[in-house]
Amino acid sequence: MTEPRWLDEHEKAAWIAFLSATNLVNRRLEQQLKDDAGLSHTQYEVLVQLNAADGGALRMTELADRLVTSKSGLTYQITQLERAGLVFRRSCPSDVRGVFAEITDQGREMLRLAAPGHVEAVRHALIDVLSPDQLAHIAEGLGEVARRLRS
Amino acid sequence: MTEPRWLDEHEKAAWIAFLSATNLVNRRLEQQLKDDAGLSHTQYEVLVQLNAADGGALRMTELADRLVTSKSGLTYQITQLERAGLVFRRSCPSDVRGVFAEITDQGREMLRLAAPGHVEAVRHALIDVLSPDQLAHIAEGLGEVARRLRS
DNA sequence: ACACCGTGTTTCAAATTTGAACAACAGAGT
DNA sequence: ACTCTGTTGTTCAAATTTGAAACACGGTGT
Repeated sequence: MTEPRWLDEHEKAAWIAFLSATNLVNRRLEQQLKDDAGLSHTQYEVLVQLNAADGGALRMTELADRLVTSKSGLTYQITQLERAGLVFRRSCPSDVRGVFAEITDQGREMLRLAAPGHVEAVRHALIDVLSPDQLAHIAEGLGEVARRLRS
Repeated sequence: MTEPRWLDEHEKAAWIAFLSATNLVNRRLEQQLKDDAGLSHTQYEVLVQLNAADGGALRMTELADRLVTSKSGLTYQITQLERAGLVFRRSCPSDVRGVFAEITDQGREMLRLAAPGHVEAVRHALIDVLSPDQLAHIAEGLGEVARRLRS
């Protein structure tokens, strides 16, 4: 068993910063959305994705992939959003197994109301903290990280 | 009500990369630790913190702050780790209310066994994907993000 | 000594998340 | 048509997470 390649000082600093920042940012945004709009971050992202999607609808699996969540977790959240009238299920014409989640007018309205506060929170927690240069580096680096992990 | 400062193209790209990468990395590491060591990421981080701490022990609140988790959540996880024999509780001499979580020899051994695979996974998911330059930018940027959110 | 406010931890119920098992179907190859 | 293999979405039980409330105590000011 060969000695593992431990993280050097710089790598460890980057890893700790990554861990802390991601946890703190997520926690902050979760709280902001819950307080201001009564939505979880996952639910908010569902609405964002559906709102931006063609026809305001996406297949369950496609949506789960985009949100990086489990399929069963999405089933639960869509049920919650359906109860709240922000989303509804519609079966897929071309595939009997398939289910579309589609955003309702009320869902779009909820997004309109929640978005400004959320964007402000994202700015305050992350975007406005970084210089344009730092932001570009992070976009490129983390973009590559995400790309590779989707294989 | 003034128009919110929406994210421009670059900012949005950075935000999406951040969201995707953090979710994917967390999910990957969670899975690796569970498969290889039977630990959740939170549990692993508890062991890391205690192992590095002076005397192998930390107060509950201090530990919760470092892990960026709720105090009740930590109570639960420490109980789990205690059952597994990796950690034990010890009351604080100077403050009757206080509780120390202390790592056991078995806990240190578990860490020794789990660390190599975990480091390898961290490298594969994040560190080795980035150039030293990108890593430095991310460490600095996200370090600042974390620092600000701890206030 | 005493009242008061703040801190440290746990308990509790409710919400969420997960993977495995399941049921129903699609699609390719024969 | 038919068998196989892989997908799709849901259900289920178990594990985890959360905030609010409860509890017990510390520390300060009077």
